[in-house]
Amino acid sequence: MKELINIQQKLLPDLIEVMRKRYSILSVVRSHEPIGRRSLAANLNLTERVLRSEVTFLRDQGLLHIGSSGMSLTEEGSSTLTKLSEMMKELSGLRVLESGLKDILNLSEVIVVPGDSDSDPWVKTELGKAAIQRLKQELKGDNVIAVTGGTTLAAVAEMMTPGSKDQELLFVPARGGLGEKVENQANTICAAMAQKANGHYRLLHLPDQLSKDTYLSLIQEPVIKEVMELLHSASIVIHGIGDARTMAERRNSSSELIEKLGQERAVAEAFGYYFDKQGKVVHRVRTIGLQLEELQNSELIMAVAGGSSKAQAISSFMKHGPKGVLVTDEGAARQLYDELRSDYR
Amino acid sequence: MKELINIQQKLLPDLIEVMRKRYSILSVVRSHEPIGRRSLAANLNLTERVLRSEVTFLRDQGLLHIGSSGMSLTEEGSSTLTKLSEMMKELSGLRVLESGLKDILNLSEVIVVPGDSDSDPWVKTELGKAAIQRLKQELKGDNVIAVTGGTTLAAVAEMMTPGSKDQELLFVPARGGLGEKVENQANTICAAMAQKANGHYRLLHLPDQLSKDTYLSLIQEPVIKEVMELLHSASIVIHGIGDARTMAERRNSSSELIEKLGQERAVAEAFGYYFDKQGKVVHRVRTIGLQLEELQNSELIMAVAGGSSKAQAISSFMKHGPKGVLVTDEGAARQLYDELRSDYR
DNA sequence: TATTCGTTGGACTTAATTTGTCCCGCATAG
DNA sequence: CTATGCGGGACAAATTAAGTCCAACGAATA
Repeated sequence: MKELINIQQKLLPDLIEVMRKRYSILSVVRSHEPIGRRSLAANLNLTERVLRSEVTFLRDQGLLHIGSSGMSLTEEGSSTLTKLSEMMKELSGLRVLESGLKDILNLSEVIVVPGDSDSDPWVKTELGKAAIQRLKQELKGDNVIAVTGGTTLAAVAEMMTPGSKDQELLFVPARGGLGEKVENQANTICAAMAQKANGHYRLLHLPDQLSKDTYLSLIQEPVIKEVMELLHSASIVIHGIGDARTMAERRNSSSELIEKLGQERAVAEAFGYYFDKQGKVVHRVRTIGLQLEELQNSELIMAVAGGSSKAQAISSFMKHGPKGVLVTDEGAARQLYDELRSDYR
Repeated sequence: MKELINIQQKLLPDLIEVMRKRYSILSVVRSHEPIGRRSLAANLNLTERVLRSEVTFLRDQGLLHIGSSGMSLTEEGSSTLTKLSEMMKELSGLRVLESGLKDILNLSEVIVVPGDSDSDPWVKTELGKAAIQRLKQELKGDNVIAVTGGTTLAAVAEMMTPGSKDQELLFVPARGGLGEKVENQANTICAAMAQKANGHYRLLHLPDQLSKDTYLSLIQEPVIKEVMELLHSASIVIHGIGDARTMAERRNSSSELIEKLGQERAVAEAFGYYFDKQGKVVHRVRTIGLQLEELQNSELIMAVAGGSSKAQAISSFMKHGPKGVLVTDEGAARQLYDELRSDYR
């Protein structure tokens, strides 16, 4: 099939381009329906007018329905999209990337979604969707799920959907306050995810910066203790991976810390830990919650991170990180693959 | 591969069209090389200018070489052509059928949808969709549309969608009661179609079997007369074509009639008329409405019928039927084509 | 119920692309 | 040699796509 497409591309060089565009429209519509023209256009980095033409076209093809409160996929559009997404995976070689990275990074599974969240913001929702989909495979009966913060995890929460009724989901923030903006805090995401999933949640209400003394007395508090115990019993952990500099800045870290991270050449961040290129921990934010070493107890550890700019961070974290599931996007995956393939061979 | 083609057809029919064009250019070049621009254009029914653009494109792609004595395929062009030919067969199979049948049956247009409604019932909805799509091309301003009954027409009605707001659609049943079940009656379908289209409709409420006297007095009735006038002003007629035996039975016809139809070797039915293999009318159900001869007044006469079992009926009706548009499916079309091709040559 | 918000779809302008037309110079065959 | 058919240049005309603005509509909300 790949060959067929290649040949087609000789006669129609922009075939894939157009296919991609229409694919992404359908796919964003699916995850946001009903959605209006303007927000859709913004989401896709298309001008409103060209989106409009495309949308009219797709409507004429009977793939999407366009009503007074926005657009949604038709039955046919939905099934087309499903088939198409497999095809896109196939023909952009994502399977190869997935299994290649799985071997190189020595993970139990790698999932790659098409696109690059750096250039196309909507890819993050795809990332979220894929993560949720994978997560749901794991859910059986009752589960405690630990989540971290970050914009990517926010996208994951966004895409969460209720599961079957006979399962109880309990969401817990993996670590206490790390200085993020409220919408990116583990607490917030935890609550959002629980709400979308029709599940329950516990929060860790903590001040951001702690002295050692308060820290020690705080972890004696029953409210905190209870959450900590839940946390240690979590069967599933979902976390993001950040770029060290970006994270430090986003958290309004002190200039000393930023300088320290620079000196130590920190490139990655996860769970409030900072890592250098070799995956060595160079700094840890002192806060309550799951510690890196405790991760191994979980049944499923899922890292979600995309965008080519995050390739290095992912690579760093995975050097010594837990051997779980990585959900990423094409942009990050290709970058990673290209960088690591040579070392690996 | 068929999958890929189907999806591409849905997602980018315009591009596929272009591909077909380029493919045909290459293939004509191959069989005539070296060939000049003008004769090539004539050969392909393209204007010289558009051919010229295409040719320049193909040269830039390195698929054909263009020398002072004409054009010829490059190595690559030749191999591309070969690889693509299989795909094209798949792709253009229906087009060949369409234009072939158009010529053989001497119609103004033939539309063939993939599948066979005999084996796959859902193909009927495709048939309906195609009919509607074609219909909409014709709609400009106000229209009176006459429709007949039958299961196929029911499927057409099912797929009807509202058009733009500034057009008024008025649906009228083409003929009075023919003895069908209510859901297949022209009246019902007419109303259903109008509803789905946000249009208006008039009905012909008539008893099924009429004596000549009541018939004559009925057509004097103002209510009836009004509808009849509308009917005669109808710019569009959409009708089905049935198998004679099936129709007769479905209408609970008297055993004498069934026997008569058998003796006369009736094979087709449309508008309440029965036709033999040569397309001669062998019986007409006496009821009010559009008569066969009056059809020619309409701007668009669209026959919708599919399923390989209907091939003979279609062929019969089209022998002397109006020269309009035929919407059918692959099953019926292939059957028809195979049967008629030999006679035609 | 009135109002606001976000939605589509129409209308118009402007830009870009495609197509039509004409013609020139060149190679080649007769 | 000339006549024919070739590609390609040039430019106007027509068509199509895109940018922009706004009216009408409907659903949610106060």
